[in-house]
Amino acid sequence: MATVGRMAGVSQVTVSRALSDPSKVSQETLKKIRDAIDATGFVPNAIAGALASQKSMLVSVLVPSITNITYTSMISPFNAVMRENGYEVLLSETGFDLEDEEKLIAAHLSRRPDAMLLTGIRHTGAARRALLGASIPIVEVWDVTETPIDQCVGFSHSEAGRAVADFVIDSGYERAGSVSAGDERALRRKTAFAERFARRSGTDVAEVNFEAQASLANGRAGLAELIDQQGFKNGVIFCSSDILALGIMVEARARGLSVPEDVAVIGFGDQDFAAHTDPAITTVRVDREALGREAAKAMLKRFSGQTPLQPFTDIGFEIVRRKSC
Amino acid sequence: MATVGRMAGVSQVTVSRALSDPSKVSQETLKKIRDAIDATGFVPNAIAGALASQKSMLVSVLVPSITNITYTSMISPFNAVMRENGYEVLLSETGFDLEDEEKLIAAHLSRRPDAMLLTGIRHTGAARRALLGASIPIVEVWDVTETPIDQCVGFSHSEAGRAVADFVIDSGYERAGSVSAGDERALRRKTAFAERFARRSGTDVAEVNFEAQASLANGRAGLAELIDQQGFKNGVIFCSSDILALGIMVEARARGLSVPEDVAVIGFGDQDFAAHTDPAITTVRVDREALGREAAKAMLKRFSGQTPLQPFTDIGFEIVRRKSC
DNA sequence: TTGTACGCGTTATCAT
DNA sequence: ATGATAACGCGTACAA
Repeated sequence: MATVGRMAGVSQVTVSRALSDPSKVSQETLKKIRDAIDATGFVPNAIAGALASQKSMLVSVLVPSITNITYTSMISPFNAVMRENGYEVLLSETGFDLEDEEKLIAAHLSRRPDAMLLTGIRHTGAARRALLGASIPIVEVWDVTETPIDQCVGFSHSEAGRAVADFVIDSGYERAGSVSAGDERALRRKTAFAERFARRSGTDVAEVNFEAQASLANGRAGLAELIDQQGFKNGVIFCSSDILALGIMVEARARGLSVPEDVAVIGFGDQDFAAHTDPAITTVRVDREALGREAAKAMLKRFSGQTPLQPFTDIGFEIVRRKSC
Repeated sequence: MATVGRMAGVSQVTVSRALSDPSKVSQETLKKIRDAIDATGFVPNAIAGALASQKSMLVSVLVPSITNITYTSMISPFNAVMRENGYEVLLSETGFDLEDEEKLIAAHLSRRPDAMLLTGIRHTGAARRALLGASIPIVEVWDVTETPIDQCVGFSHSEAGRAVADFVIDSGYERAGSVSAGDERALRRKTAFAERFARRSGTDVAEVNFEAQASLANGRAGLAELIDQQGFKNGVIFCSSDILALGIMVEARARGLSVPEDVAVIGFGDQDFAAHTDPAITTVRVDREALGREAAKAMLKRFSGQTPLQPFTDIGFEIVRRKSC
């Protein structure tokens, strides 16, 4: 800036002002400064700016996995809104591991983000303390609790599971199975589903759970295990993800079973293919884009000094009836 | 650090040393410092560190889309390798727009990343100049050229297209179509495929191109258009993505057509579902994880002062024959 | 509208 | 093994 200023015949501060608030600088000097910037190829140093202003204009985001559309489809609109407001996003993946999350939180906090977005409401004690100590806005997403660290926006996974149980029972199904994969939240949906279904129908739910992330292959393997090992038939299967549901449909067809007549399926997530498979997949829709935008809004409001009436935002979910169940 | 030092009875500098190179500090003072850090909850300020050392330990990554597995599956291992080496990743999406990429490059450069990863080899002139001016390692991925800005690691999309043409002709197909979606690279594959196929078979390739990103719905619509508008039948369809191929298989089945007998399909990407559909999808595999790791290695080598013999790394591709073609 | 002086929290250099 | 001091490049008073 000093160099640019020298070329333009002004001081360093004036250059700084020209960049941060052009209205505070006269038209002529502004032009001289712009010319000098073009001539030198000057690129402002945001690091120095952050150190001086104590604002990094950086928000950090931690998700379990960046290859999973469930999370990236929230993050993408979140990013967009934040960028419109001048913030950049530092994104890392925790790999579904709370200890790793703790380390990442420390690493991110070192960079003095102006706020932080976390996936889920479970964190280690040390992580929680570090977060509190940072005294910046924290938004936890993809789950809700009445006692977030700061704010949260998401939905109740248990309620979703119960709603699916009610839905399938009201649809007349008397037997049910479940195929789950991935994270702890999928398990919570499954557990709530199984409890409610068993209570209302008097029949236990046959379960298959995978540690690994959801995949079409896991869906196929899940149906195979349900049928071959657990003698499952003539019922509905609740999957923790649409891709598992698709896998079940593929496996069913390969076995000459028809969906939904022989095996009915209900997925989760309403991914973009769910409406276009044959039969189309009945599923639970969560508006992940809206969730990302809401999270960004919550953060921005905090930046402008506002405190929300409630510390949590429940964006809910919706069961979309299609043809697979 | 000054506060921590006071508690431990040493100066600020010693605290800095204890953190950056503990071997330069005696055992006793090290312990005192660590206790003081625990007591105060001190979190080092990486911004100040970056300003002083002129090293941000940050690398920036620009991809067209973070919701697209094609890119995230490269970025994930890239991240992992970089983090093991102490670097954090600043990730943004360009939305397939070169102008937006240019703006993002400027924004990222402001944060003084130690290196930058770009997707693709096409950039605006201004972007190219800014990149050169930053004089940091630049790695362009997902494509190859003999004249990268700095280094590149990827594969030739044209060659891939031609290889697919040769593959299907050698497999005996006499008619071909293509369904493409998404980015410019997909179009290059398609064009090379069509040229080679037409030249060897004497028959033109029926084409459907979507501006939007690949989806199952687009795959279905693509086959519908090929059949209904262009009278396509009894041939093979080259898709720019496995999800399009799956869409074509779904649409074919819905029309009572069997794959590969009535319509054969070859995808691209070898996504994890491709091997598990029924029939399994014949596709072009690119080792995206290896690509990400290679990109990280290339960057790290540059950090340690090494200059590669070649400015480009061609990681190639492989046609995986399964049942859909 | 513009400039001076100082501080942000580290690392690097040179002493001791 | 430890400390004093000077950058690093900007923003924020405050003054002119």
